[in-house]
Formats: sequence, structure tokens, C-alpha cells
Amino acid sequence: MAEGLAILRDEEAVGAFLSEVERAPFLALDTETTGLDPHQDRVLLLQVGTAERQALIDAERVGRAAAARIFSGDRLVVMHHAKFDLEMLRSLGVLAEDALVMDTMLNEQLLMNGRRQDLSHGGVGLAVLAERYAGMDLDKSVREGFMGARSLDALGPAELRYACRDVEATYRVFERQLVRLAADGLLRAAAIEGDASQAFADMEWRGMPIDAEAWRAVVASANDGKAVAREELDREFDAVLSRDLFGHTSINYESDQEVLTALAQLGLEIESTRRELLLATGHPAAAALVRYREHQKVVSTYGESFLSHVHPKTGRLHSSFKSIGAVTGRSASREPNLQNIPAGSQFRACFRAPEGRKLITADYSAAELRILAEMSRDPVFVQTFRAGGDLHAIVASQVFRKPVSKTENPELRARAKAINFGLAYGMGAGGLAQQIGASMREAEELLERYFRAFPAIRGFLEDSARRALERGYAETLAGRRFWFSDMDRKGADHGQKIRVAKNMPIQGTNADMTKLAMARIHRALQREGIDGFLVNMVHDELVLEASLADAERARAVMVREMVAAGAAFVRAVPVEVEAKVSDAWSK
DNA sequence: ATCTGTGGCGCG
DNA sequence: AAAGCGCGCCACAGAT
Repeated sequence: MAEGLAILRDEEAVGAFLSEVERAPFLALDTETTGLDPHQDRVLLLQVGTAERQALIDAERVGRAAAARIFSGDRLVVMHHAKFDLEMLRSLGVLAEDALVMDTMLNEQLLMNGRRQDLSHGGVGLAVLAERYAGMDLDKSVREGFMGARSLDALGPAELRYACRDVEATYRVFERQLVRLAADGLLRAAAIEGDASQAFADMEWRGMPIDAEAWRAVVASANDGKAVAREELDREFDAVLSRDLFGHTSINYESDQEVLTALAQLGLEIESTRRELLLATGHPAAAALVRYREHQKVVSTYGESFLSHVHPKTGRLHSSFKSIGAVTGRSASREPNLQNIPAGSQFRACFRAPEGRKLITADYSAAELRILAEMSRDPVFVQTFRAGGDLHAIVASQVFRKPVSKTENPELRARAKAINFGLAYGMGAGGLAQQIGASMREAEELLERYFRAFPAIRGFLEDSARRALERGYAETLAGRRFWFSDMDRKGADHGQKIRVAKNMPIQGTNADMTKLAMARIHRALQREGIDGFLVNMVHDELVLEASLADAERARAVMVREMVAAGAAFVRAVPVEVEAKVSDAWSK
């Protein structure tokens, strides 16, 4: 790495280096930046190379051109936490649309999923992997030197050597990971994750548009509702509350302890303050508490603190998406979480496209049940989806022995929907009884009727879960795996493992297809020159912002690519996507 | 004054 | 309330 200490500052030098390493099967890439915010901070250094040879590139002078060359053709570029580097490069104007990307961090998560407790953060850092796979010691203390640096001149020889070591480490780690990924059948999942990291990077960088004023109005009205609910609560609890000089009650309704005590004084002995138990008492005080809680939840979680995440430069919400956020393979969103915005509420309407633009919402219809149909090949499930029938309604009419449709006995359809999901994931008769407010005996009978109507469902779920426990892992249709080692170590009981074994392949396959869809949409929009980009993903739903002129084309791309991504895994039944062009995020 | 675990609840 | 799965955020409670 002798030449590594010189910084390349022109395109010819970059070109010369790249031709020297063009025979390498892939390149490792890393960046050093002035900070973590792609909208405020800059890329100083771009490091690229192999295990033997690395180049340091002056990012501000030739970063964009260098990146264009690095990401050209179908070269494989490997990064550790690629989303971060891609997002920082995105702010340099680098699109990397043809890039073939792999991510050593996501690879490690795939390899360790369920095998190590600490997989979420510390356990997959580059320094840890460098040590684990290549016996390299990445001196962490040098790394701090980069963060304060405002320019390349501030970087001394130690920092530059360190920058080269990161590339070397990434390269060596990936070489070793490849062998393990292949051995565990994880190459396809790794490819999906790598592809999706580009879409996630762009999505985070773009951000979700929000109308903060409209949002504040919704919060204000929730605040009013909370105040009213509070007065109502005070009236209900009047007999057991003490008041101060001003007549204010001193009870803290956020404290479960205090609430339980007050309820007991009213003669309501319940084991917890969960909504379900409160409502079951049928007492007006409990009902008032539930109403208060709803407002409280809205005001606290979706109140002013939510708006603190609006970016000062862009005015948008740049949530941080963790591609592998759950052991099933699902992603997670934070700061803010854009995946738990109240549905069918005023809040979703506050996510509005800017002037002259549109938001397009597209979601898979009954994704998990179609996946279950694919996996089980249950004849009734398969036939129903092929015929375009209403599965929940059919379940309801079979189980309740009454005609059910959107118009006839619709409440039974809603119950059947809950049953469908619950039973598919291992809910027992007890859970079902509670869910639908039936007796244990009735629930047992319903359950029996359900599984008689869909003979292959129970058999499939039980067989596949048993096989998963035998071999030690569950897996999705893309080959993503979840090992039971952590659960075993933690002493999880058999039933819990069985339920995870039933659910993970289904939920995880849904994640596989949505991520594949994201990657395909991201690429297609760029290839077709459409003015549109992803702004949110909620497990089986994608939200895209597009110009007015391109909205229809963008919608068509979404539907086409989501269906294609779904069809990569689900073949026995059609994959259906509902998409809608609108001014705001809605279903 | 801060950290960590837990209960409760928003979403799919 | 241990028994349907997966998350993140808020507030409280008990700890340091």
C-alpha cells in the first residue's frame, strides 16, 4: 500500500489505478466524511481497492468522476454499511445506477441471524469483522481523527494509512464471507440486500415530505381531545381522588401503578391496565381511561417531538432505515419511525407531495396469505386467489357457516381476517377465544372447522416448523435464514420456537419481495428517466414521490416491478398490487 | 442526573 | 396475564 499514502487528485491518476486493479473480481470502497449527515456534511476521501492495493482519492476534486468509473459496467463494489457511503456519495451527485453492490455488514447480519445475541450493532462493526475474518487489528482510536476534519489537509499519515486499512479489511472480510454465504445458501439474500441498499440510501437521502403546519393542527386537536378526556376521567375517578388547593387532581394517569390503585378503589381488580382488560370490565371509568390513553399516545408519540426530525435544510423527514431490522428479515425505521404512523388517520394526510408533484402509494394485497398459499399449496387457498376471490370472506363463511361478503355479515369477515392471521402463526384455541370473544369450547370448534376447510394449511405449518427446528433454522423463499441458537441459549420454550418457525418464513419472504421490488423500482425509474423516487416503505407498501407529469408512468413502474418481484417467489397464485396516485399518503 | 428494563400501543 | 409474529417510541420505575 505504499502508493496509498499519496492522494489521487485527477481523473488520469484514478483511471490509471483502476486499470491496475481491473482484473480483481470486485473492489472494496469506503469514504471518509466530515460528519454523518449527507445534507450537511461532505465526503473528503474516497478509498477504493483490493486486499493488496488501495487508492486514496480526493473526493471533492474528482470524487464524482471517480465514483462514476468505479460503479461502471457490472463491477461488484463491496462496502461495509453501504447505505451510508452511498448516501454520502449521493450528495456528491453520484447515482451509481448500474452499481452491483454487496454489503459486508448486511452479509454478517444474514450469516449471524439468530446465532449471536449482539447481531444488531456492535457485533457487525468492521473492526470486529476484520479481527474475526482476517485477524486484522483496526485501531479504533485513529478513526476518531476523521470526524473533526474539515479538509483533507487535516489528515495525517496515520489517518491515511488507516483509511487504506479499512478498504483492505472490507476486501478480505468479503472474500471470507462469500464462502460462508455460499455454504449457507445465502447468496441470493445477500444480493437482494446489496441491491436494496441502493434504494434505501436514495430513499433516506430524499426523505419523506411532510406538511408540518397541517401536522401541528392535527396534534392540537388531539391535545384538545386529551384535555376533554382528562376532565371526563377526573369525574369518573372523583370519589377516589385527592385534589390540591386549586382543585387539580394529583393522579398521574401515565403511571400504571397509580391507575391500578385507583381502579381497585373503584372496585375494579384487574391484573394490568392494558386496553383489552380495561374494556372487559365494562366500567365507564375504564372506558374513559382508554379514550384518554388514545389521545395521550397520539400527543406523545406523534406530537411536537415527531416534528423535531424535520431536517433544517430539506424540510423533510429523513428516517433511518435498518434494512435487516428484525430477525425475520423485515426492515425497521427510526428517528422518526415512518412505519407506525396511524393508519386511516389525519396524520397520513399530512404527508403531502410538494407543489406540482404527487405521492403514489402501492401495496401488496394479502401478501402473507399469498405466500402461505404458495408454500402450502393448500387447494382452497390457491383456488381462491386464482379466482380472485375474497379469502377472508370464504374463511368466514366456512368457519361461521353463514354467508359472508363485503355486504353480508361484514363483521364476520373482519373476525375471519383476524383468525386467518392468528392461526397462520400458531395462535391456540385460548388466544382465538379471547380474540373473538368466544368460549374456549366454541373456539376449539371454530379452529377445527378452519383447519378442516383448509386441510393443507395446518399440515404445512406443522411440518415446516418441525423441519426447521430439526435442522436448526427457518428460512424464507429467498433463502434468508433464522437460526434458533439464541433462543435455545435464552431458554425459549418449544411453543415459542414453533411459532417463530411458522411465522418467520412467511413474514421474511414478504420482506424479500418488498426489498427486491425496491431495488427494481429504483433502477427502473433511473433507467427510464422518470422524475420519481421512493420516499417510504412499510413492509408490504411502498410510497413514491413523482412529478405530476411522470406520476402515471411511475405508478405503472411500481405495479410492474412489485408484481415481478413478488412473482420471483410466489408462482402458484397471482401477486396483486394496488397503487394509487394522490396528493397525499393514503391507502 | 443518567441508564436500563418494562408496559403499553402505534404499524404491518 | 406467556403463549399469534415482527418492530420503535413514550413514560414510568428502579437502579446506578
